[in-house]
Amino acid sequence: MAKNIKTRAEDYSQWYLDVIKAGQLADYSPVRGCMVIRPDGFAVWEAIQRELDRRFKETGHVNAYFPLLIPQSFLTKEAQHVEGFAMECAIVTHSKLEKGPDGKLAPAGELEEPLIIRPTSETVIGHMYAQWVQSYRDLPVLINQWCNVMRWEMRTRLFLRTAEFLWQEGHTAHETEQEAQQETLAMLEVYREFAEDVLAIPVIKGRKTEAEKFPGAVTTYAIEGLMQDGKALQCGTSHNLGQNFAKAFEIKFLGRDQKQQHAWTTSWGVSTRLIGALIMAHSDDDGLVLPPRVAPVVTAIIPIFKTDDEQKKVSEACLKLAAQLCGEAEVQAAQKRQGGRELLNVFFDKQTGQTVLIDRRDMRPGDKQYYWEQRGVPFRIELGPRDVDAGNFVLKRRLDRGKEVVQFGTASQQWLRAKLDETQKAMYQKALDYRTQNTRDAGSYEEMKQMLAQGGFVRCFFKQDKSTEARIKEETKATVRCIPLDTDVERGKCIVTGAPDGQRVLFAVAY
RNA sequence: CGGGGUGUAGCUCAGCCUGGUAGAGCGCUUCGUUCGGGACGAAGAGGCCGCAGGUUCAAAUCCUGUCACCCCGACCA
Repeated sequence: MAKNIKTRAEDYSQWYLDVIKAGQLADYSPVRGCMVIRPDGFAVWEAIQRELDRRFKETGHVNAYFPLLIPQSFLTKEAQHVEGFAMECAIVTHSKLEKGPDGKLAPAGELEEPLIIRPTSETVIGHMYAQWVQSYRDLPVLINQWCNVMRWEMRTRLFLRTAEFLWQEGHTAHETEQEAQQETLAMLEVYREFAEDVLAIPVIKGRKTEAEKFPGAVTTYAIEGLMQDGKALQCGTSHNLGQNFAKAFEIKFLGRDQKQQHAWTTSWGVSTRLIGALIMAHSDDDGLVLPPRVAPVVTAIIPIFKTDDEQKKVSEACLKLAAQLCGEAEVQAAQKRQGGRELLNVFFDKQTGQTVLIDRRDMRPGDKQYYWEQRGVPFRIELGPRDVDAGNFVLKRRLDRGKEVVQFGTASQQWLRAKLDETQKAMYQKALDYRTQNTRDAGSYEEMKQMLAQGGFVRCFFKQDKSTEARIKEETKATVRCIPLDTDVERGKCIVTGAPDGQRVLFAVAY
């Protein structure tokens, strides 16, 4: 057992922090609520960006960049929007520091209008779209941006909720309501497919209740995942903003009917919170477990030797193995690039930048095992003198901690790719099984309370109502996570109020 | 912003009650023995004891103020 990581059973939130620390994903910053994303954590974010960005482009979107600072007046233009974000805005009020009479630096040069550090960019983007859109011929506008945003949170947790976070926000404007609605659902589907295929996290697509929707949206959709402690986590959102922002920012165009009309807009986003989801969905008491598609290192090769002769023999075998997995040319390029460095990163996939790594550091093999295990590397290969003599190597799987002896000749790029795909599927299946086992149907409020205490999703009929939802949250800490899209038409008796037209919803305690 | 707590080495903490000028474990550096799942020995480096005042011959220790962080609540991707 890992000695630097608390077990999930002992203390789940400490486990989560320990996994992040052991995997060197992130660190606390000098500013409360902010975090430093370390190279190993950022590599995961880059994988997320890479996969999502490709999907955005494939669905016709382009990237752009809008500024960090937003005039305070913009925020107040959409009534719901201000109300939702006012409490967590960071505000820039001064433009410089000056030495005061006491010799200390103090803010000076007060701004005429305070600037808000973007908590999200609907307002600036709405302002710009108003200028860019004149005619139905200018629509649709399909723009995404990768950036940071700031929400001054009271309580923060690495990745899950930080004051500053990285995300992606797509903002589109359309000619018709139907088109905007289609876009909203299409992007939700992109998120679902991405979460399940790339992150191996099964998610439920659903609609948010009035109480839970985005400030300023007509309808908010989300994908909801279930974490290993039985709590739900919203993993991505897609909003149909109707004409709310178009009206607030005057996004108007001359339609095919020769009449001025307001555009229909959407916005959708996922954030670095996904890294938190990844950790809580898959990792175990030994540390991080990364799905192969986002693992920066797919396999770590650990040479084992005692004598100089053995080292020579084993080192050669390691290089040969790397060549079989990645190609001779890549091994040579890596050696040229990294020279005598102790960690030799050989590109396994140049498109994604994922590598096979030879760990030549002067450490005991056991230490190396733990090192790569805690970083979530899908496979480790042990290669020692006995293996070289026997013509094989030992493959260790991160997911189930199993190991197998593999004939040296078997190893190839296709072989490893197949192994990685197999792991990717197994991780998804494992998470799906967990969710299936932790999704229960409640026929009464009493039953729901008992089920919620066990964790997981509770499915039931519920008649939407803000005050009832607040009461349930008070009593059970749970909220309506979503109204799943695939059962959106079903109606039944509300298990709390008895109203006949309850919708089928999913309750859970959430992050 | 309300309730509770803590600030001493990179990390976890002891020392404070009963003032006498700094400790342990882990980590780090060097050397040697080790090396198929977290080794051992030896030698080292590292701290104006959160900050500012005060009491005192003398303050990590007592007093006052202040700042920061952590935990629990209301808000949230």
